[in-house]
Amino acid sequence: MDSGTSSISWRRAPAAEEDPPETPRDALTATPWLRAVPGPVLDGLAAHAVLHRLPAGSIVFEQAETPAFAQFLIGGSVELLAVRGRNEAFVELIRPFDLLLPAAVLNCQPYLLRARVLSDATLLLVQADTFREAVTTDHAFCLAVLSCQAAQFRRRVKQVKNLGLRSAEERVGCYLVRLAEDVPPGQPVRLPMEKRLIASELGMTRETFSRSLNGMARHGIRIEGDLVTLEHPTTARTRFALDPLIDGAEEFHPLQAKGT
Amino acid sequence: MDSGTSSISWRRAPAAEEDPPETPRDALTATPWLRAVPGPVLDGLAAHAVLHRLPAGSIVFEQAETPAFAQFLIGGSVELLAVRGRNEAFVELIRPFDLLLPAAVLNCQPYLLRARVLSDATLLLVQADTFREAVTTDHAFCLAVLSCQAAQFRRRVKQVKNLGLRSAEERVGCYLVRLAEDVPPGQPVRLPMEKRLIASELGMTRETFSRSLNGMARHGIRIEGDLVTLEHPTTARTRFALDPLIDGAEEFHPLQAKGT
DNA sequence: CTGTGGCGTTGATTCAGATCAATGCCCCGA
DNA sequence: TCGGGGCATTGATCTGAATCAACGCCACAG
Repeated sequence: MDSGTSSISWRRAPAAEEDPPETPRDALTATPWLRAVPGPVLDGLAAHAVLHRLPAGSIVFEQAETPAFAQFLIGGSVELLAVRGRNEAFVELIRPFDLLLPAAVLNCQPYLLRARVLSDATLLLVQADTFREAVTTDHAFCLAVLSCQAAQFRRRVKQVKNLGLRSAEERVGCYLVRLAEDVPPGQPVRLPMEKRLIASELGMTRETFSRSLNGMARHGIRIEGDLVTLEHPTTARTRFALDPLIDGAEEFHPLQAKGT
Repeated sequence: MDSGTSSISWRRAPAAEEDPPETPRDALTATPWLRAVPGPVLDGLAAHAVLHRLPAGSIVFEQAETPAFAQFLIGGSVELLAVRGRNEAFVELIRPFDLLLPAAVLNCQPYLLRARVLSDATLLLVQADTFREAVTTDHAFCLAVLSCQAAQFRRRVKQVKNLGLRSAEERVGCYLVRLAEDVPPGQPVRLPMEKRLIASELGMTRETFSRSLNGMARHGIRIEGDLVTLEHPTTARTRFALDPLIDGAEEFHPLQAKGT
């Protein structure tokens, strides 16, 4: 390819530094889906919680461990991996603000997956007992967790549909079309992560992803390094039609507690 | 094969008839994970609910529909399918007592999957509003739904691990070993469903399933029609080692509400 | 500067599992 | 009694994507 000519232009910008560190209480306040939870309850959680910063590559917890904490992801990102013996299979990417496998914590059951930090992460660790206590004690908090869990479930289903119903090339195409959805046509977008990570998220190997990217030219999408341009938007959007039931973002839909 | 010689012996027994029909209130009482929910709350739900019997093959709801009811599966079984255009991909098998995609109902969002009755089903339909009202009103009910949702989530993760980490043959082997877990060695077990359904559940085609069954002889498992015998239990259990993090049943772990 | 190691690309090869096709069996309804 | 339709089996073939391998590029440590 002509990678030599433009090799400088597409270096990735360093990840923007986010808000400075915080106290446990601040972390809870910052979490959107806890907005309806009364302050005192959050205080109670914060009292038995610590903020944890972990560098990329750290293991947050291991498959088969019994949860000691409920973990709120406040910053950075974490990947969940299915492990058997020596090989790992990517399952899901978690971003703020979300809980890491709340189901295991709620049920006092072992984690089914390994969690590893992808980009330097800020986690809020709440004592598992405290967390369960809060869920059983405060209705508003219980509802919040339920919403969070429901959103996670729907995200998983969407992922399954994406993998099971589309070919590798289609997944790549739809991913790119979606990425470029909101930019004016002709304007380039930068891939938001390293390619190997996008490949994982799309359920394929680096190599297959790379090859698919090459093929995109044939469908009106130009790739230069990590810059993506929809050259023929109509062609691209027709060939790779987005389906809201697969590609739609999963919003929180808060349920308001009503007094007994 | 020798299918001719024993063609009579392995006819499937007709499905055992379960308890007779019920009232909506009875259906709720029969649901184990609602045990901790106060009677009056269940009465309230039952007041806006109907029991529905659907024959095999019926569509319970369609992908993209907005839920009008929360659906409790009381009897029979329902399969969830991802649909794109003309082709369907099996996603999950639901058995009693469980909710059909509660996440969609809770969030007032469209179903992501199609639901179709597999074996004649008894469903309890609760008005979606009533259901959400109960969740936001009663803490115990909210907890019950949360447990249910959490269990479903973990079941999905296990399924993903099974599909992503094991080959088709291993999935079949583990399925059979698990099936024969509790019977004395040498004694045959009957497959609990039609083979095509087991194949779906294991994420493969009928043909691949059939071929894998043949191969099982090589690992100490004899197949005759729909009878399965562990001829060399040690061989079989070694070759197809069960992993509790994949093959373990997902139990409910009820959380008890504590007064505010 | 120089080595080392991760990422990305490209090419060749392999392979598990799907697909296509034909046949036999059984059930059920007319 | 016959015929149609679903399920299961078996064989032949195809193919999407993984795997294996080699190379260039860049960042970073010494």
